[in-house]
Amino acid sequence: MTSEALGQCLGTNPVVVRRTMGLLREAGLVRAARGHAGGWQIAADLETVSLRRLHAALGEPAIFAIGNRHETPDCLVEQSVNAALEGAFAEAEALLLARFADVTLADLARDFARRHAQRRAAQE
Amino acid sequence: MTSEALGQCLGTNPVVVRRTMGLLREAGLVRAARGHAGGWQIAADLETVSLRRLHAALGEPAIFAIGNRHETPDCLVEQSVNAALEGAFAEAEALLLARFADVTLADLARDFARRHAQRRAAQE
DNA sequence: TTTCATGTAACTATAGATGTTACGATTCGC
DNA sequence: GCGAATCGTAACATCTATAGTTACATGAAA
Repeated sequence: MTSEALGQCLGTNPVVVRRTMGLLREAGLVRAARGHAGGWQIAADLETVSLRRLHAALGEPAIFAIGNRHETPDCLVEQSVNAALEGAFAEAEALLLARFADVTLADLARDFARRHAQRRAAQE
Repeated sequence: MTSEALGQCLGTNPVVVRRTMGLLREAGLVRAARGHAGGWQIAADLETVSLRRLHAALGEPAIFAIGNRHETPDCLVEQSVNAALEGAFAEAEALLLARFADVTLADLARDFARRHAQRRAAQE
């Protein structure tokens, strides 16, 4: 599939697609072929690639929208708040990443197939 | 304490302080006095006000930086991804909010007092 | 009545994400 | 080989949300 086609599916620009897919390529999850009839191909086993691995491949983007302003503030009040929250954030992050690790691309593919069949049936 | 003074502590503008403190005022957690010798006062029992309550008072700002792009997408792939992630996010959010509920302002005050005493001792 | 506060609307600035343009490098079909 | 198609990437532009600022009305106390 070309970046152009993916961009249309995602409602975005081919270059934006290449930027993100490039990270997946570096992680060995997809292959890109240049030139005529080129484009993107999955290069990994759907059963073994989890969402956790995708998150890692994409550079472990920040999970939380809220959090410490500074890691090691001088302000003692800020230190107390940080200390109180750090454990909670760490626990929640660990839980989320564990759930990500549970879901493989194959799981998504199966769920998609189910939905696809359902939609077809509903259209008849 | 005036918005001016709080702004200096927080490294920000008095108006920004008023904006946020205004939400806490609406929730009954602080009082504001206008005019000469006015400013902000805590209006709640430190032992019973939790970080969870603060989060609620501030309008339950989004916890996660990543998440669904659309709630109910037409795209079946997006639907599958959403379905796979929703549970995980819900669990992590519940855990985090539960931890928030465990921490009271009094807890923070005690931790602050401990740090304050320590710093004083270290300076002698 | 003057001074010092908050309350709030309107505007501006900033940073990060996203989108766009441009062009070089590569591959395939002819 | 030549030309069309495609990725790779740098540079630039645009958008958006947050934060910051200015301005002024309102209220309280000396």
